[in-house]
Amino acid sequence: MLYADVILPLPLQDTYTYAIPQDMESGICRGCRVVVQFGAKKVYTAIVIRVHDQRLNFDNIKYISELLESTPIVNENQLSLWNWISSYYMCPLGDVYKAALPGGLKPKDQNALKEKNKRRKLKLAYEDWNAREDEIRKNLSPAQTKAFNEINESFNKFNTSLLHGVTSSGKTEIYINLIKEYIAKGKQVLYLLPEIALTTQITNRLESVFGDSMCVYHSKYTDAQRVAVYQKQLSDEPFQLVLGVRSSVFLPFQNLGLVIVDEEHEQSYKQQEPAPRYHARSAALMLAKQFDAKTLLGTATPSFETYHAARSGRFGYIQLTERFKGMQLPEIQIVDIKTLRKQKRMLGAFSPDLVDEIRGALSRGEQVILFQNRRGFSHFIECKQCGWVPRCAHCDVSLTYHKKTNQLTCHYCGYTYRLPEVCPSCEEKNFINKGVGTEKVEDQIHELFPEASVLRMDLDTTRARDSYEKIINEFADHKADILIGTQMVTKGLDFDSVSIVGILDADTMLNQPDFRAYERTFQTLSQVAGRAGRKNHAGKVILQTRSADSSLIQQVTGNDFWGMFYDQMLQRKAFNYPPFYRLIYIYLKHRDGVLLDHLAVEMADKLRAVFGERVLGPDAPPVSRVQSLFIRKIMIKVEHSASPNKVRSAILAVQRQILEQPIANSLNIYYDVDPL
DNA sequence: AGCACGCCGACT
DNA sequence: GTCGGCGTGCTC
Repeated sequence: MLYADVILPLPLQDTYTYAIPQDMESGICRGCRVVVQFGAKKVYTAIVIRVHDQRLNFDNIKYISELLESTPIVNENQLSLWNWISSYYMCPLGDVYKAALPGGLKPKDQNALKEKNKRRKLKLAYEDWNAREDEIRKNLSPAQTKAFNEINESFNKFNTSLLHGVTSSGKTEIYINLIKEYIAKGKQVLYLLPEIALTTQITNRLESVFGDSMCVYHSKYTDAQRVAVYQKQLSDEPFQLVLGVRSSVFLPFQNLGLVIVDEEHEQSYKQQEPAPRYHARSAALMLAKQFDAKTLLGTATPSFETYHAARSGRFGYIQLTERFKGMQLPEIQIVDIKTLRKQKRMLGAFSPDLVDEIRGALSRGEQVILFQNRRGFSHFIECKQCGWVPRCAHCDVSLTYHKKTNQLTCHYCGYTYRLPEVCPSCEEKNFINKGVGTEKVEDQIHELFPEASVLRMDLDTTRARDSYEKIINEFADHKADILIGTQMVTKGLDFDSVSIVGILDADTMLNQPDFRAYERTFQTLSQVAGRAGRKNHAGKVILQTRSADSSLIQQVTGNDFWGMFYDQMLQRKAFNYPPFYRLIYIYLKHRDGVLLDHLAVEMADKLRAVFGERVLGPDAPPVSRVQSLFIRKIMIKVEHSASPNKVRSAILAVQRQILEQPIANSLNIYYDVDPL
């Protein structure tokens, strides 16, 4: 009798063993999918990871119900990446499986497979892109050509290189040339982009060059489309170029030669919720290593991890300081709103200078982008009488007021509440708005410039499927004069006639209680500023802040990445933060807050017995209760030199001691390794 | 993650 | 007396 150990798409620690019916024995193999019954009535598609003849000392072994294919759908490289993610990021293999396969391959529903050859319409054929080759090489500027050559040279010495190029330096053109080179060598290329930057702008550009030798892998695509891509990559003629988001590191590759991680500093490469909480940049490096492929990390504002690796000689480093085709870096004007507020010269969120610049741009028929890193109308409301602030009943967080719907929304769980008529605490009915959101900015713009047409882009206006693209296209076609938005407006978009960018309030970012606040603020401000400027015209950025004299604001103005990096690295070193130390967050959840406190303290104490002063906490995180579960967080800082395997098993040993106590039975423990 | 099993409150 | 709440433990 043969048995199969399988991974189920559930957060279970172990694999489960099923008996293989006689007629499946010849077809079954590691990496293939089977249908199994689990528990009384549940049926799942599972992945076989071992076939053997060792009977368990367990009576009720079930038979596999169905064999879905007899050649592996997950290859050895993929399985070893799954294992690496499961162990490095300390999460069950079942969670990795869930993230790795497109939905259509997970349920036992087989209809998805029938759609496998539904091909997307494609723009150009092979002949066309060959004809275009010369034209494209000609289009590289001397600076781009130099960078291109330096990348190739660096790959002789390094497996991974950083392309550090200012905004609008034309990194994409360099990537295109590099991709052509690898495809010509018969190698596959994976081009990763953060979710939000994967727009039709970039897709069309690449499709016009690579035609039907490329595909796009994106969460907005239907399951059937993603299954089709997955199947095609398994076939004899896979796509040579995959343009995709984070999860495309899980696709099957056959002869990967190059991985490009564009906008490598982007936070959205790290999956937050649910598990696996993996970083696609790290996963990409592991993937490349399996194929002996090269990785190029590209950005205008490198993450500290990457920049540190490049400077210390672990990664190659290529710099590109010239903007493309006569584009000049924008002039950044700092406006001190602290003084202006004292003098009562602010018009809502707008300084007189910003109002003047907007008026000027509008009169010249140019466009304006306004950046406010907070959505909704006001951050929170407060009772003027007693100071009562409405909070979410499920999550310990203040509610944001949305004017359009006249509702209070929890930005954590999405729960909405009606605005109370009177303050439940003192029965007054005088609420005041605190903090400015994009919605309020929009209101104020309508008052200041009633004739201007305005688009707003934030989580609230882009919830519908194609709304993000729609807003971008409308703005690109100059159907609106002003674009107001959060982070979203900063991501790799190029608009030709934007001459003014207004940053309404740099301080909220700067004052975030987070050791990465300065790094992030620099990144965001530089990226926003990079949206300003048109061909042959330098754009202008109005940066409103209350901390006009802070060193970071000066560094943003002077585009002084190195200065910012140096300052911050002193801090990071002094307080044992990344990139000098690795962070691991341990989260504990329980519905009983008192018991949770007790268990969290106990776990931290046991960890301290092993890791000493490297353990901090437990603390109640800023949002210490979500959906009626209390949360505690323990932080561990470990030296980079410490073996991740040893660290992990020491932590798991402590976890086992905690969980084997009967009182801890409904305690939930999970990890965030290398948190952002 | 489900789902069944099991032990305490307000209903016909 | 019973229906049903969700806390607890198990699934090869």
